Amino acid sequence: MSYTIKEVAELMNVSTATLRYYDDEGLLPNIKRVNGRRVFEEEDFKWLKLLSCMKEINMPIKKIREYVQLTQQGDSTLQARFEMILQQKQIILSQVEELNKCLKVFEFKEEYYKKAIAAGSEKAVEDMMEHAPKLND
Amino acid sequence: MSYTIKEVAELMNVSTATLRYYDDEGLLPNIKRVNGRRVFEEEDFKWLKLLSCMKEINMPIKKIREYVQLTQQGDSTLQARFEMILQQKQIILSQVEELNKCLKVFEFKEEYYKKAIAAGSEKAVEDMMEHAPKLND
DNA sequence: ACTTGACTTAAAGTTCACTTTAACTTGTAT
DNA sequence: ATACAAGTTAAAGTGAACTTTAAGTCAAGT
Repeated sequence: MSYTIKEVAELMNVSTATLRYYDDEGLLPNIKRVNGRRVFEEEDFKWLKLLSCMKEINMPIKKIREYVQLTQQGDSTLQARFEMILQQKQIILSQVEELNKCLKVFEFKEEYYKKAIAAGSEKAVEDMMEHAPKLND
Repeated sequence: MSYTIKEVAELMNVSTATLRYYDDEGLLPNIKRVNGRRVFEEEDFKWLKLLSCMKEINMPIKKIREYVQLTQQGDSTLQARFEMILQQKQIILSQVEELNKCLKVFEFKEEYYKKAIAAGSEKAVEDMMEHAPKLND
């Protein structure tokens, strides 16, 4: 099966302009053309899905392109790609850790506001703030 | 104890320009001034820490300012603030979920490259790709 | 033949979150 | 007294990641 840019845009929840932009930026290697129009195939979805995952973790376009270019250079870049993957894995792990810290802060605030709303005033629960989770550890 | 903008910048790992920018944008309510210079106190660190947490989860400045403004309007905005907190909590939870999906993808890639490097070629492990984690569920 | 809708490119525009610059003031040290 | 380090503002500049615009191509339907 093959897909138009519009179909891919709908499937991947991005605009057609964004897909062209990604292609122009070299994030989508070897997109087929028929009469100048892009034609996407199953193989391209593998890239699109990896791409959306890389975007999810805020990997900059420049770095994604680096990775894509390495894949285009064959087995000689296997080690370099492996190291990029390891590095990104560490980044994800520390992102999750940071998010969990923030989650605790928001959960604390949630409880704080529950009590303040029940009491009708913030003053009434201000002493609770002393037990706030530390943000700097 | 009170702190200069430079000291705060060092403690919070941001530039002094960024702190002034945050202040100008209304993200730091009621910063004291002495001879026109900003003077930070313990109370301000509470805001700075909440702010760095809000930045961590990519909360836009506009939304952070909304929250800060609500806090300045007293108890009548308790419910509104509570709802903002709940909403942000959900955003964090879905971010963690997305990150964990991405982590799986990168862990799969890690194994893939380990095998490819051991085999000396990608071709040798290409069939493994068939068992790649689905990105769209 | 002609309109329509989806595609194309190159280039300019937008938004966000800062960052830098320039001109100026102030407090401390020599 | 003077230099200098650190603060101030307003405004312009930056970089990333798109988005929009303008001008054009192309295949299908009436």
